[in-house]
Amino acid sequence: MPVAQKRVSTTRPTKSRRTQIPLRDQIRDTARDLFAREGYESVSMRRIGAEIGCSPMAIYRHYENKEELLLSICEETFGRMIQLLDKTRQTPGTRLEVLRRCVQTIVDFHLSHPNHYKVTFMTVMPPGPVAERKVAIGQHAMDRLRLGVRECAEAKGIEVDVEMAAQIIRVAIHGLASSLITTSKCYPWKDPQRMKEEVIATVTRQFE
Amino acid sequence: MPVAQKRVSTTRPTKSRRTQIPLRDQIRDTARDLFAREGYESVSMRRIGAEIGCSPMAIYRHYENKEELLLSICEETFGRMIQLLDKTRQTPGTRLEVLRRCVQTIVDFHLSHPNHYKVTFMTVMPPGPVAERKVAIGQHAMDRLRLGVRECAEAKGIEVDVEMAAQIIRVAIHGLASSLITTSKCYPWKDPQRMKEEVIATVTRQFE
DNA sequence: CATTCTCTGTTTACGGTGTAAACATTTAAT
DNA sequence: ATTAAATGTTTACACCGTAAACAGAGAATG
Repeated sequence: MPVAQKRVSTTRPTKSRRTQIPLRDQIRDTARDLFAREGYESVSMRRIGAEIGCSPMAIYRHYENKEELLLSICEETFGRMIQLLDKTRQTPGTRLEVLRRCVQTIVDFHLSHPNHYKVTFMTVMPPGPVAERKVAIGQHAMDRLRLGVRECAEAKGIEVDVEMAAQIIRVAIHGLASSLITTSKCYPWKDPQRMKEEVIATVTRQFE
Repeated sequence: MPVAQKRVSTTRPTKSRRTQIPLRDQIRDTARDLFAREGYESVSMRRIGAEIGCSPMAIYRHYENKEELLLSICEETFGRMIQLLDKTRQTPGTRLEVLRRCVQTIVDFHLSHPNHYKVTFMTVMPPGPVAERKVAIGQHAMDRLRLGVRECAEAKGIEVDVEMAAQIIRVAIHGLASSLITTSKCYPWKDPQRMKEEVIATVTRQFE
């Protein structure tokens, strides 16, 4: 991957691009919106280029190929999630309160960034090494969840299958997010906030 | 959709195709396996044709296009699920026992047909009318779940948000299935059977 | 200053894709 | 025997991801 991250030169931050934000970021943001709205495979590199106002091949100066562009979107999403988790884990309260707050934080992040969610978690990558790299990155977020679960179990002094409990929580988060995001337009949720609380309470009840 | 379901003629069941199963079914089965193994978008119509031993355009005599072929795979999966649900709902026992048995049945179906599951539930369709038709068909399966939930609530004489409870169960089923199917190769689940029971018990506990 | 080098963009070209259109053949109906 | 329908094939086209070659704009070096 010897490409695109050599911005170590001197002082030439902007140049006369149509905006001053770096083209690399503009590509990622535009691609995320298009992928979320029309689907990864339906969006061509030519279309992304046209949307931005550059030639299709310009994108390849910043991302090795279309799949790496998708991976980079996922990486950014996971990075933000991990950042939120690490911040939330430092808030005061019992271990159970913190764990629940973490879950709530992630669900809220997904709901307020549906495009990030759709592209990162509802787009299937073609099987291969790139898809495996995405899984590996996702494990870093799961590590935070496992840690929270382990702490809760220790605080209560009980033995639990940490991996299983963490998986159940992950599954609940995804179920909640995908349900609320994909059906928000066609099904009028009576009370999403209550549904959130209900699910979070359910999957963490064993630590009460 | 005026194509491919006019098999109302007289007695010509086989002809001299390489097998006697109808080409339409052979296409669907082959496509499902390829889609599951390599991803919907990565599999070309040419490849499906080559695998079967017919020309790519022969497929279009049975399915309007690639998307309709995918939809037909989903339809078959949903049809089987609904059939299983209707059969299970007629088994004896309390309403709660029956509901739990239904969930168990569906999870087991998914685990024993991972290719059906991957293609039907882990493949994102490009947004559009065909994708909406799939959602509509899925609702017929959800109807069975909603009915089971309503019966449990009535049997216990409590008020519940039927839609919410059904969604939670659906979400649990998908979380369970996708976790067990996608990680079955890289993560050695200590006890999938226990995890299943645990999750099913958790999401139906309110009806005890 | 001139020269060279590195970035970052463009244009062109190639093999693969979904599928419309036209044609061919095999089977059923008259 | 003749017609009509069903079911296949071949050809053709527009679009796709992207490799390769080229172009210019600063920065680095003399």
